[in-house]
This record gives sequence, structure tokens and C-alpha cells, in this order.
Amino acid sequence: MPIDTKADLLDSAERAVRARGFDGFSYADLANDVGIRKASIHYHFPTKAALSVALMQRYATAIQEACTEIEDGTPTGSGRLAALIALYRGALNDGKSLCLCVSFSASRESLSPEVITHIGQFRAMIVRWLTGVFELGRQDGSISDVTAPAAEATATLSLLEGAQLGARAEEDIAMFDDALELLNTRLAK
Amino acid sequence: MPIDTKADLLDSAERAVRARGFDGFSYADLANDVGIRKASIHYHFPTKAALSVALMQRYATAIQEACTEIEDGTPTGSGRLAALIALYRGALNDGKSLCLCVSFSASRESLSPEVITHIGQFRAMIVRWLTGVFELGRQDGSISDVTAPAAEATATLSLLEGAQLGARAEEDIAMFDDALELLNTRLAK
DNA sequence: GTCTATAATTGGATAGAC
DNA sequence: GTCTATCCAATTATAGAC
Repeated sequence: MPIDTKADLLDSAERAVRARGFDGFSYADLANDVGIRKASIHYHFPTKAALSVALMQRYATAIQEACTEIEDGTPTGSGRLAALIALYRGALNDGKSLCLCVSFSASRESLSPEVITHIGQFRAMIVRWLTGVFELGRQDGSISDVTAPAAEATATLSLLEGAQLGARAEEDIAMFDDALELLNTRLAK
Repeated sequence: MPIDTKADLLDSAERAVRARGFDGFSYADLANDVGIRKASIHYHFPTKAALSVALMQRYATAIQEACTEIEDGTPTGSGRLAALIALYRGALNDGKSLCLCVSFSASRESLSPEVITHIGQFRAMIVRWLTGVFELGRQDGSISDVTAPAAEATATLSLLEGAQLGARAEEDIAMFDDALELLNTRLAK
């Protein structure tokens, strides 16, 4: 059972970014959490910028795979949208965390250009995926009142991210559920 | 013409928080911006926590007054909602800033309990105000398809804040407009 | 009210031993 | 791969002169 320090560091860093922001944690925090000295972290990630790039890449891949899994396991538009909502809801950790993309977006000024590019690509990927979901929901009739799938997709991503922020602000997941209530009423059960 | 250093510091700090987050600026930055030495700032705001409380109080008052002005100058529900959307849009500064509440919400872990309380009160105030706007919009028929004003209000605040975050992430105000497009189609011109 | 000077701590990062 | 030791810059904050 080989110990994967690099993965441990990424796990610890992701938790830290999502709970405290990119400027809110240090190599000392990671060292404490993972159980090595902070100088040793530089062996795996020479700079904090390099660490952030690795974080964002791993995250984009994971969410992309999650979306594919949703498509494989859920045939209806409403079911797929509900699954994505659940994904964003789960990232909240009872209002103590944000998803990585939201946290990074708020820390924009401290990030390297490479990460900023990745954020843009990630957001575009989610909007594309959501557009497909709304198109399907219109076809199969499982999402009501869909007239403009692309506009629905952009609005839905903003709603999800804003609802996360609100729940984080008040450290109360009920805020997220309240914000999603209206969209939920449009989904076939 | 008396120089109000305290107000200058608050202005500079608000710009800094909104552009770079609460952890993203220092007293050195403010000193540079305002033109005094950083030690002098402690005369006006003993700690960064005290500064953040003053910022949040001033902001809440200003937005509350802006909402009252909207009510005074705009009779319809749709007009009032459009005016609030314009307020949030204006805070973006072409995608280079967030509003103070969104920026503070993302920096939650670095804030004093007092500021966190203020954020909760501020968000509740906005939701109350928006609920009234949607009730009016239902009565005067200027906002279409309003069935649950309170749910609309929570969803709208999340949409506004999420759209700000998206526009900031991509430093493109078009992202904000895209996210608000669907809500806009429900408003009477 | 603002200054200089400085304390005390922490930040990311490097060198070189093991 | 991980360690100790260290560097240098930046951070919030204080003391005391003007």
C-alpha cells in the first residue's frame, strides 16, 4: 500500500482552497495536515502557482467524468439537472465549503494566468453540458417552460454558484435549497 | 475643504476588497493609495477587523438608501427589479470588481464574527426588498409568471451574485448579461 | 493626525545533508 | 523524498517623537 503524498497534498490543498480561499492557506497548513515539513512540499509542487494548476486540472477532469456518469445513469433532462444540482449541493459540506471553481473565481487576482484560462474552459464546459440537458428536457418534456436552452444554461450555472456563495455566507445549506426551489418546481419527478 | 482621510481609507479599502478580496490587500496598499504611512492608518482603524466592520456598515447603509431611492423613483415592479439588476451590474466595473457582499462572502473565514453577522442581516434585507418587488410585479402585472415572491427573491439574489462571480471569473461583463437574459424577458418594458 | 522606527510573526522559496 | 536550516520579503501592529 504505497503512500501517495502528492495526492494527499492535492486533497489537503483542495479542502483548504474551498474552505478558506486561495489566499487563506499556506504551505505550513498543508504540511501540518499531511504530516511532512513544509519544505518537502516544494519537491512535489515547486510553487503555489504550480499547485493551483494541478488542483484545477484534477478538478476539471473529475467534474467532467461526473457529468458523463450522470448521462450514463440518468436518461431524462430533469434527472440529469437534478443530479448536477445535487453535485453542487454536496460540495457545500453543510455550508463550510465552496466548489473549487467558485472559490478560485473569487480569488482571481491571486491566480496565475494558466489557472484563469482553465477556469474559463471549465465554465464553458459546464454551460455546454447544461445546454444539452435543457435541450433534452425540452424534447422529453421533463423540464417545463424551456424556450432558450443556452440562456437557461448560463442562468443555471450562475444560480448554482450564487446559491453556493449564499449558503457559504450564512453557513447554512437551507439557503442553497431556498435558492433552487423555483428551478426544482420545473422538474418532472 | 477639509480632507477626510477616514473616508479616503474606506474608499480605497472598498475598492481593494472588491477587486482582490479581504486577504488580497494590506495596510501598505492603502497607505500607498491614500498617500499616508501605513502606521497612520491604525489611528483611524486600529485593526483590519475594525476596518472591515466599518466597510460593511457603510455599504449596507448605502445599498439600503439606493433601494429606497429606487422605490421613490420607480413605480412598477419590473422597473424596480431592473434598477437593482443595474446596480449589481454597475458594481462589476467591467468584470474587474465584485460587490462588497459577494467578495466578503467568499472571504468568510478571514472575517470577524461581527462582519459575518452584518452580512447575514444585509442579505436578509435584500431578500425582503426583492420579495416586495416581486409581490408588486405580480399585482401590477409587470413581471410575468410570479407565483412565489419569496422564492423568486432568494433565487434572484443568488442569480445576481452568481452572475457577478461569473463575470469576474472571465473578466467579461457579457457573462453577467447572459446570465440575466432569461429574467429580463419576464420584465415589462 | 501623521511620522519614523521597530517588534513579532508569517509568507513562499532555496541549499544542502541524509 | 524528506529533512534541518536559512533567506528575504511582507504582514499586522505598537511605541513614542513631532
